[in-house]
Amino acid sequence: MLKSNRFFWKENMVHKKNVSIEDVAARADVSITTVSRVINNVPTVSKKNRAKVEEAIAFLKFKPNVSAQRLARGFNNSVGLVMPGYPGIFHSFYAIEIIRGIGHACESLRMDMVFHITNGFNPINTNNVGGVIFADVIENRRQVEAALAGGTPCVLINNQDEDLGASYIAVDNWSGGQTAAEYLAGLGHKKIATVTGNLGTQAGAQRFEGFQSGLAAKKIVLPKEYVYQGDYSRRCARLAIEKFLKLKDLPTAIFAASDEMALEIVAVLNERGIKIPEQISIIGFDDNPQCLFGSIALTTISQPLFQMAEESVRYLYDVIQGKTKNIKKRVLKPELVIRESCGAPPR
Amino acid sequence: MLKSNRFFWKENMVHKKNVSIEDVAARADVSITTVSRVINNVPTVSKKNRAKVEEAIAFLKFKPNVSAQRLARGFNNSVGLVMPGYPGIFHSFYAIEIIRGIGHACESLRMDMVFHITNGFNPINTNNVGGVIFADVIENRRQVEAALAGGTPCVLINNQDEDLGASYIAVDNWSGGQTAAEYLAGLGHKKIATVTGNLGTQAGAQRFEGFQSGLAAKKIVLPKEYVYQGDYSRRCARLAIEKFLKLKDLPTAIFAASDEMALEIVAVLNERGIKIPEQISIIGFDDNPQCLFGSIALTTISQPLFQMAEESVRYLYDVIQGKTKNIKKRVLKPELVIRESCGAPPR
DNA sequence: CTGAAAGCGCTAACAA
DNA sequence: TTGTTAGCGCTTTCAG
Repeated sequence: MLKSNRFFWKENMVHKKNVSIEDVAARADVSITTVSRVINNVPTVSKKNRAKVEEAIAFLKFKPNVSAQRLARGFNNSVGLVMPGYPGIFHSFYAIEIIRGIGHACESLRMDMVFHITNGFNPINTNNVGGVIFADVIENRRQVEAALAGGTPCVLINNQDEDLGASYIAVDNWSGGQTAAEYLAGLGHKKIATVTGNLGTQAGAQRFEGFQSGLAAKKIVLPKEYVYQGDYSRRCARLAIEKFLKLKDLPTAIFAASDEMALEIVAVLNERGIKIPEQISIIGFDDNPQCLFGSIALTTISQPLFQMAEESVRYLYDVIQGKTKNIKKRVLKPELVIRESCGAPPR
Repeated sequence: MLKSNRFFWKENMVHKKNVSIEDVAARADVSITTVSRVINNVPTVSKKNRAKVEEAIAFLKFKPNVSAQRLARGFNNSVGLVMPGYPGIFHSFYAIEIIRGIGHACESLRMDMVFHITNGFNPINTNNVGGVIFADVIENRRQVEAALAGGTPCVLINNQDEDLGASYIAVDNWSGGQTAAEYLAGLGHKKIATVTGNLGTQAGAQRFEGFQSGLAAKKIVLPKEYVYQGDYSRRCARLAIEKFLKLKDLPTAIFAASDEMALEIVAVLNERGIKIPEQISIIGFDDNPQCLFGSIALTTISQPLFQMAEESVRYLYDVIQGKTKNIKKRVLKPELVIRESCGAPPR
């Protein structure tokens, strides 16, 4: 598309005829320093001058040039969010909650969020942000390394990576999977199937491992045909349940690694007239609000994505301010949310 | 949260010890101008010097300071995306496709996307972007006015506003609603119900109006109880269909103003064992890929959200470059996509 | 409490 | 083909 990175357009370039701090100073009849002071809420400005400046700002509709501020200040109060760009990611509760959480935190901290959708190959320019948040690290470790090498603080969400030297905020996915298994086992189930998340993601793999471990602890075997390797999509969930339903020995409970998949399974079961939880119990993962509004309220494992995202921003804010230099490693516990979709096994 | 806008942190501030263009120049033993030239792909640099500079850049892991570039260039090659922040918006196909489209275009044009989630009240600083895209304008006309007043080009998606003086790229929602009505009528339906989108959005209102008009043209009456005022959410759709199902005179077809709502209706009908399209026909709006993977492939009205978003970015790119000063007004036609969920009415 | 002046890192005349 | 130099708009010493 783009032949070259060069900007040729000089001649007819549109310089926004922005009013500058100088215009404000002129109108208020003070120095630009004073204007700068009121912009930045420095207390040592006389009431009178402050009023004059404020009038001028309002009159001229002056807005400070952010690039100039960043250059002069020597730091950049914006955070980058990099999201893997594979199909479907944005239709996941995961991605959305992270976007929302970051957006919310940025708004309250007056930071900007610059949003990168990445295929993992193109290097991203981290020199226009004060820090970057990786929604997940899949095929893009190099991007993290590059950012870190450039001195840009990074936080990884839901990826406890000890090698990169980046901060992370994760949920204990392993424990979540284990909890699901133990809950189902505690209800009396012996025949428990699972549709996993994308096992290429750390979260997906850990949920599955925790689940296996939970079953093992209860001496429950997990036959191969009870495992469907999914990718968090509704489509996979449909294929999975269709496969399970063809088995001679039907599972009595299913653990889906995301609520969206669980919801799709519920839908298929509804279509077939199979009763939940009387005939089959379902447990999901995420605590997607959608769980509450379907034909049955879904039992699930709650993970505080929104808060994780917010916390990432706050951490970066502190680092950018120099309030901390620590690398943050935080692992939150997921919680079992019991609703209506699980019960004792039939008979 | 934040007591003041002032940055106090000077003492312990973290200046990224970024290597600058000067360091590169020193190592390559050329002037900073030459370095700037290779950064910007200016052809007039000798092979030899170019190589030296490239080596230095690689060695020092130099990345240009974007704020400095923007300040010096006098323009800012980034676009703002402002999204209404009401609950649920991000779980809509609409929002997601727009985000994806803008992200995609930004990547190929090497622009940044700065993402604003807005409640409509806080003014947004448009002085750190070259242009801004409003995903929709609901309660935030003032933000558009402010941006425009500051000389920032704006494009509104799916909101044909002639007063603001902003550019827009919209789909002809009216015609989409009309098409749905005519298609259903053409199939022989006389009892057609609808669950509308949020009528506070222009798109929602226009779809509904077009739908009414389409019915009227076919001399079909639309009784009040056949209209459920929704908001694009699955939840509303469920309430709507439950209400319709209680009517003594059941509709034989339903137009849902979004596929997500249509899909939820399908789910409820499945739960109740009602056959689609034999007993009830359903048509949606959006052409959400999810339409293809449910229990039945959904007939729908396709709107090219992704392309609209991309085109918005390209337009802004041209404006920022000074290639155009025109205000762009583009209205695209939606398309009927016939799949399996509509048929002739029973009997 | 105020202002003059020195940059921040880069681009782009203009000269050479 | 190259380098010198003057800004871009703002923040922040440092003197008053």
